[in-house]
Amino acid sequence: MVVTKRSTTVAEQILETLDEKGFRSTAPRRALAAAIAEQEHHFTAEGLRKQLPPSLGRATVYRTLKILVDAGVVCRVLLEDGDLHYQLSIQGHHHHLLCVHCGSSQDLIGCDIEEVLTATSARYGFELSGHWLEVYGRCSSCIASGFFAK
Amino acid sequence: MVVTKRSTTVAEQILETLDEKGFRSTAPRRALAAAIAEQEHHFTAEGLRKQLPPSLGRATVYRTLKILVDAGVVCRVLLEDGDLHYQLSIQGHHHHLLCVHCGSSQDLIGCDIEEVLTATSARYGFELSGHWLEVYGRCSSCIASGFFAK
DNA sequence: TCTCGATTAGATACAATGTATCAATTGACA
DNA sequence: TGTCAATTGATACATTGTATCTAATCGAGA
Repeated sequence: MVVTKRSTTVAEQILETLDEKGFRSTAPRRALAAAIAEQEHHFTAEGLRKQLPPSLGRATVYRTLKILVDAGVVCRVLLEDGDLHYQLSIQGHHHHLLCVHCGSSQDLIGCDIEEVLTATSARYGFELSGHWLEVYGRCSSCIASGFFAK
Repeated sequence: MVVTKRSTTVAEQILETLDEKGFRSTAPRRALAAAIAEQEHHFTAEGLRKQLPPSLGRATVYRTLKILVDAGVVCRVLLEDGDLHYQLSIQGHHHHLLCVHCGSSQDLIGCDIEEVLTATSARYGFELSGHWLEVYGRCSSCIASGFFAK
């Protein structure tokens, strides 16, 4: 195991990214960064807001989330029913393995569907520029604890 | 080319499916089925409504769309920006090739990503039960007409 | 084809999620 | 520490959808 010297917390990383993009570090943004860093699962704007002091305005939550999504710090997750939630996303392009039972989400890095898609798209005369993929199922913990889907 | 005897229109097929599911054939539903059959691209509930007489209530449009989605006649499409649109969907599970230029959508049938996903998920101890995939890019017509992305 | 009850429609209110506007405040740099 | 653009919170508004309720309508059977 490689021990890195970096001791920055996730919340600090979020603020650092904002700083790099030219956004100020403000009290509301620090509170939001800390709250987001604490989320275990994907979350909604309103859910996040409920975990923050009511003095933090609704618009600020939505505004900041938008900035964070644009900055790539947070990504959106599409739930099976079409609901869009948010989730911390330190890496770049990746997909999610969403557990339909416990709601947890694992990042699927190094997905090898890109080549398959490129080839398939080409058969349709289609030139691929991007894709959105969400995978639903049961995570290892839920399998272990004996939950069976449907 | 095989010439089938079936002369039912798409609109009739929609109504037939509704009938099979125990829903009545009513004037508003016939109007909606005809309108949906005419859509060239994916559409929104409000967009559809604008193409129908104003006497057809807003709630009816949303209610009927919901029924049609549940019945599998219409599916939802996730646009690259996170917007959810609707689209005619006669087949079962399939994906969409969405052209980011002209907005057209082709169905990707016989997608072979299922095995790749199953294998990849398994590496994470994850048991796959479903997935949602949208593919974005340029369709053949837009390539031919010389539009270059970004 | 008339009747009758369940289904459906339209109107309306409400809910959820997000954006626009604007005056007041705040942070970062000179 | 003062200045001023960036940011905030309040508020109104926009969009998309659902819930409720009464009136209209469908279609099965008399």
